[in-house]
Amino acid sequence: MTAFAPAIRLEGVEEDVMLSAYLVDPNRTNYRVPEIAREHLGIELASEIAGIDPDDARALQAADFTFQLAAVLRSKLAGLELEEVYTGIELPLVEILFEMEQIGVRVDIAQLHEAGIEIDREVGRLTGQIYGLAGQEFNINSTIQLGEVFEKLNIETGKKTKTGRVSTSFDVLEELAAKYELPKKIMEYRELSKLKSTYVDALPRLISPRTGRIHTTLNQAVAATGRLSSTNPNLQNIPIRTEMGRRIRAAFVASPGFVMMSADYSQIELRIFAHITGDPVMTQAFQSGEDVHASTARAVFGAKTPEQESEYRRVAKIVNFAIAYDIGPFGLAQRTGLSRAEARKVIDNYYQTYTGVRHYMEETPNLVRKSGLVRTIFGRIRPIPDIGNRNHNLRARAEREAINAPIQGTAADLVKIAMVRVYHRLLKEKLGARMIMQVHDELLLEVPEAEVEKTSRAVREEMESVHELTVPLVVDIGIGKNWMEAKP
DNA sequence: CACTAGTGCAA
DNA sequence: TATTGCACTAGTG
Repeated sequence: MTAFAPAIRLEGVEEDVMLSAYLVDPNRTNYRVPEIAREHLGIELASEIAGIDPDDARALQAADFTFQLAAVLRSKLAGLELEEVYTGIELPLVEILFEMEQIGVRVDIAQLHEAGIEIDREVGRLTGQIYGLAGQEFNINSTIQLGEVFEKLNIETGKKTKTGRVSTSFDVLEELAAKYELPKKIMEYRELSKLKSTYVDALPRLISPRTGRIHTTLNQAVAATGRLSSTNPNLQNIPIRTEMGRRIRAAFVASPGFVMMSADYSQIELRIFAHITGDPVMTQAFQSGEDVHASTARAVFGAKTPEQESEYRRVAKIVNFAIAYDIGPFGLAQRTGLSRAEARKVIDNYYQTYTGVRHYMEETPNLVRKSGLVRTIFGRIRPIPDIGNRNHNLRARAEREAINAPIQGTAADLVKIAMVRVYHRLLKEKLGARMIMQVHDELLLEVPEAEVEKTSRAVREEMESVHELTVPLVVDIGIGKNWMEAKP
């Protein structure tokens, strides 16, 4: 037995310990053995303490502590009634995530390169225009230098960052763009340079020489709500909103003989919101297959004709989000262009229509004060330690977290369970499709061209029947030769 | 090289 | 004065 053998054996067990620690306290940020040992055993790895030779102690000690931790955490999981989440959701998912990472995603470098050349040309043109408007050359990427240029030209809103410097954020630039040319050009510059540095330049460097594909890391114990996260690269924030962004997404392509299939849950968080709050009006809207944003437009803005419905639908959609995040009249006004007084009336109207929602919003903080935590419908917990904080801002934030975590977390649970079910269904039906990404409410698969119909049916069935709620779950499926085309 | 600040991409 | 993430560049020490 060599010295590093315990460290190797540790890998599998460490996964269990890490996941247990995550479920017991999803708010923590570090799931390495030393930190977990300190937290749950009250002891430290000798190798983490200065003066002890780590080569000597680390592996054996880490293994020892890990086994001690397994017992401690098992009983903590039981005490918190988290065994079901652990064995029913997280553990079955481990091997599936591992396989997704191994398979990777195919990216067409040539398409990215082409987009990069166009971006360079446009950014060069914008740079010249910006220097001209500024009357000087400077580093456009520097918020400090850009702020100085704005001050010199008396282009300002007075808004400052938290450290007291001139803010050059999107909101500020947008406001200034109504009066000045320079901020408009900065916005165009930022959009393109962001896409270039974060995606067009970065993604090709991450293609594995061995597989020719991109292999992200899917983190199972990071997000406080139970969501997955993705790093190196983050494949959960691939652009889609702008024209150039869509071209980047289109560079994620299916392997030869395969097509991309994207299956996403329609309005999953709002449906869960209806289920959790038990609101009869929202529930009824979903049950009858209505467009819920449109029905909010009718209820809150009194939209009567189809024309009025579509006129107010955009704002109604923001209102639905605004309530679920509890952003208040100020936040709603800022995001809709309504006045604060109007926004307050809209929120009042909303609560008069959706009385079940109002009840949930009022009662959640009270319930949290009793237990110190909230749960998803599957029992996953999120501790809310700041619910009794004397600092108003921290307490208000804690209340929003308490309201939102069961919604976001239940969606995360449902998608995780769906992944396990889809995976086994594909095996059972001997389908050649492979799951390659998850983006919170969406599963991305590569599907053999000849099996699209069968796979589509299987995926939809598993996802829509993943768990019975008071409202139906609806899945939209799209097919294409790349990720952009596949978005339904 | 490690760290923070500011910004912006996604659901 | 919106939830959850990750990552880029600038700038500091």
